[in-house]
Amino acid sequence: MEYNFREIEKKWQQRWVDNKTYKVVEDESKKKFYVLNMFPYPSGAGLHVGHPLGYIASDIYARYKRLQGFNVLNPMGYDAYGLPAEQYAIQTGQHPAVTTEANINRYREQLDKIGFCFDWDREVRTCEPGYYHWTQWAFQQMFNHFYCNTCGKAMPISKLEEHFAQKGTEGIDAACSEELKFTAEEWNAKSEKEQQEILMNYRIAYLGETMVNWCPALGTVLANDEVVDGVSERGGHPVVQKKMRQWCLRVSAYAQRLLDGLDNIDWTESLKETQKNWIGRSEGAEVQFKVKDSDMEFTIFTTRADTMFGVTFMVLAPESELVAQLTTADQKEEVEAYLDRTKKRTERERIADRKVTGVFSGSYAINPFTGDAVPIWISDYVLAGYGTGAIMAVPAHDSRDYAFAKHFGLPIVPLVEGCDVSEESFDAKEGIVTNSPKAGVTPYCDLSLNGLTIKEAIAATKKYVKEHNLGRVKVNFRLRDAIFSRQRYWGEPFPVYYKDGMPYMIDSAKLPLELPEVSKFLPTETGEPPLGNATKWAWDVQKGEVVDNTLIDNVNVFPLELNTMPGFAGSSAYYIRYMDPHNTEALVSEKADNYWQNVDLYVGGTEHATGHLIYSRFWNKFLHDLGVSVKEEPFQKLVNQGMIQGRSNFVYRIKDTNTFVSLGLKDQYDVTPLHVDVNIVSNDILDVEAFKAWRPEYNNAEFILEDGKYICGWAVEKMSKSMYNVVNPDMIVEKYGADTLRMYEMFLGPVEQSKPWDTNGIDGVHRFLKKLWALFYSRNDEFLPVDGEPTKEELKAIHKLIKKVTGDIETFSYNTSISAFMICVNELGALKCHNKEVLKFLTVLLAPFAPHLAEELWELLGSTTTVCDAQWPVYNEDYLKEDTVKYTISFNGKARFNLEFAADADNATIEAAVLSNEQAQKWIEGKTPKKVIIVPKKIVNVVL
RNA sequence: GCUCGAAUGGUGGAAUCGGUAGACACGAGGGACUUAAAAUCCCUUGGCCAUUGCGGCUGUGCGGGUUCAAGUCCCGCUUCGAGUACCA
Repeated sequence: MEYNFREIEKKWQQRWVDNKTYKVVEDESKKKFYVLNMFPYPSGAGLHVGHPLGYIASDIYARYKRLQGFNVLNPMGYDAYGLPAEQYAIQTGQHPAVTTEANINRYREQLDKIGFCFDWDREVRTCEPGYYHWTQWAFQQMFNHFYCNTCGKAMPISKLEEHFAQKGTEGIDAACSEELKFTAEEWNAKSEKEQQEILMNYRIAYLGETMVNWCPALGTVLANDEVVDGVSERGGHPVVQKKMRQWCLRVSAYAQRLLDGLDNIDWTESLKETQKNWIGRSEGAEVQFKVKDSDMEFTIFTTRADTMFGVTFMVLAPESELVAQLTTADQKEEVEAYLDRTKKRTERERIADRKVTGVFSGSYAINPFTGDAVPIWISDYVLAGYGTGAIMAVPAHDSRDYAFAKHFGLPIVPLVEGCDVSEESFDAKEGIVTNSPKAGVTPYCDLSLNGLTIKEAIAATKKYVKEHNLGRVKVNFRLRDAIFSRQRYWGEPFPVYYKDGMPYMIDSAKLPLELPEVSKFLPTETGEPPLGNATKWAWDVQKGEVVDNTLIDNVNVFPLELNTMPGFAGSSAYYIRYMDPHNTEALVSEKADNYWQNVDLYVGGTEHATGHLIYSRFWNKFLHDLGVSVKEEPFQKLVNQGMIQGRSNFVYRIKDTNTFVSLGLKDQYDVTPLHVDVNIVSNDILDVEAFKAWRPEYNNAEFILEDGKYICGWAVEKMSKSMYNVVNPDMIVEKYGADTLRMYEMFLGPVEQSKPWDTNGIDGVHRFLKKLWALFYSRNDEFLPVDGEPTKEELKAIHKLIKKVTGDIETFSYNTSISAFMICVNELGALKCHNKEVLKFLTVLLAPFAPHLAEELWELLGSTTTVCDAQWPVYNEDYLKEDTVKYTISFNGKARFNLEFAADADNATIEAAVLSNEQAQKWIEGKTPKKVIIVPKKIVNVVL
């Protein structure tokens, strides 16, 4: 009987659905294991072969864990909000919900064909009210909490209000946008609106006036990680900086915890490194500078406190509030012209031509260490959003300051012994400090750093700054707060209404606040976001429901927020929702959360390193502070599957003809390479007839062949329609079956590695499954498995496999597991092994990789249960023991010949045998060996 | 620029603690079966030399080093990939 994968796969997929084989419930008697894939955005293009790579890898692990007796949660869902559906809606008028639904159905159909063990009863979709209820809820909680640095966690905002009413800001150490100081009396005297504005400064979800990445083409703001090279990640549209009032999440409050948490999770070092860089902790000092002839002063941040004596000018960011205050009348015109110019430059232009630009403000600052007056400049190389938006420039030891100083002819004072700053700055933090004044020379400062190393000098200066009240030691983070508003339609609506210009949360009992219908998906004529087109989008506080806009009276009925939440809102806590997806009372029940805890294995791409994986960790930490999530870190182990790149094929057309020449001969002609659809190429050999049929203009194409074949060229490129290199998994499943697809994707190479897709080796994997099938059925339909005791060789072959596969799955080395399978099946074939006991072991081992075939074989072996509920075999070392061991005999490290010894032979016996060996004499040549090194079971090296 | 990672046959890739390369698969070549094809099976397959012997030399991007022994460790480069980009 032939291996009929079509029938087998259809049969078992149906049975799994009918029997709800993969449904999972909390079971205290079993240990849990939570496997998770990054849920997909269901795009219109459907799945290509790259998508399932990670799903297959995690599916294998999930099935393996289940066979080991774990209660495995392996859910799947859809990140359903997103720009493409909305842009499609703008173009066609088709409601995004409709396209999204259609795309989801297509995805599901494709996924079902591959045979995953997902518990579809737990499916979530971020765009469903039952789901975004809890996204909105979490947002409200963030609004109602502030981050208390003293207790190191989020606390209810009401605690802060109480504190303000009693003691003002005294004793408060909280994460905030701006440091405030007031007394209890001052607080109590403020109006409600004023108090609300102050509280906004502390809330974790807050409305803030910030510089944002505004993308005019998309009509919305974008988060930092959504901007790549100064253009939008989606669509590649230009992005400009703009100040806007936006919802923000105070992610920065969690910066230290986000950094510390990395030590306790099992992620790759490179991913941790990426997050560390993104969080960007830097230790330094804030130092106050007085302005000459003024009582103003301002603060700068520096990590190089040791360079205080090399400050020759100061620089402000163009957006800094200090610019207006410090610009003198004389310079006003010039400064304004400069500000105007920089404002017009997009992010992209700034990156493209990094020219040194700047303007003198007219003011001078007094160096608190020397009393010297140094000019204050304005330049866009200083960023408003980092530190204080102002720096002290030390051109000798900072390359950016150096470039600026050279360009504007400002002085450069070196401070490190022996450094040469005539051509470039000396940025290294190594060396001995010089050039600082001798103690007591200036009336300002009795600090001398001469002779100290830079590290010592930094410490000494910081100490001095602190003791003399010139500033303070400060830790800065690069991580910014996340901008949480989007001017889009297709996203979660904010559960927020506005009263007297201040936002208020709608009653949480009334959630979810459902996304309203709109007449069109574009911004309104007045430039409001698309929700401005909704006619029923007002909140009646009395009734607790959405009412018509016409009823707005700002007494009981108020306008609702017109922004929606960004893409990462819905994906930040979905892993928690899977634990208890149908709960209408809470995000997750305490019981479910306590049982499932957090994700044990998370599989997904690296592209989310600085987006989703930061936001999720932040979100989870916040929920942890609230007592909702028991674990501080959401994803214990993370595996990054590599990207599957496209492997494009080329044909070579001789210029100005319709003749195509094969790869090997193309150099003899003047040719143009053209992309050809990879689906009509097999092992780089072009299907000539299919090519002719592919395009009308090729109908009468002619070919110059080599060895009767047309060989195509190839290149690795991104998998995309325009390169004609998209391979659809359905086609592979149709031709070879899901089990072959699964095994082949894993056989291609390590899961973490990016690799081009090519089907060149798929026949080998398919052949393996056929050989395996041949252990069960002969060619003339005889059923081969027999009862009885396995032989020693059979046991050895299968136990070798058990050992190898068990070890490999744990380390995700699926490709070598599959090699081991091939070896084992070859061995069993050679042994003519049809022993049922051996075949049962083989079937269970196969179950994670090729579940359909394994089920079929399991049934053939007479089992009535599903193979999913079998037990993972344990290998027995006794069967693997060898009687004799082959040693490689080397002389001075060069391998010469092999000798066999009894497995338990001792070193002295081996040494004596080697030295008296006839062949060995030839290499020893009468010399006396200095020593003999014996590596157990491997090598004997004789050193002469 | 900085940070991290990688480089092994014609191809994808193996090689756990340093243990004497190239597992497994593809492709290629040869052969068996067959009227023929498909399917299946067997042999060869890093390079060079020798092949009626055994075999020898060389070989993991390049140049050094440590070691009895280096794809693996150390130093210095080259190339490619990923992340990040004026973060003071």
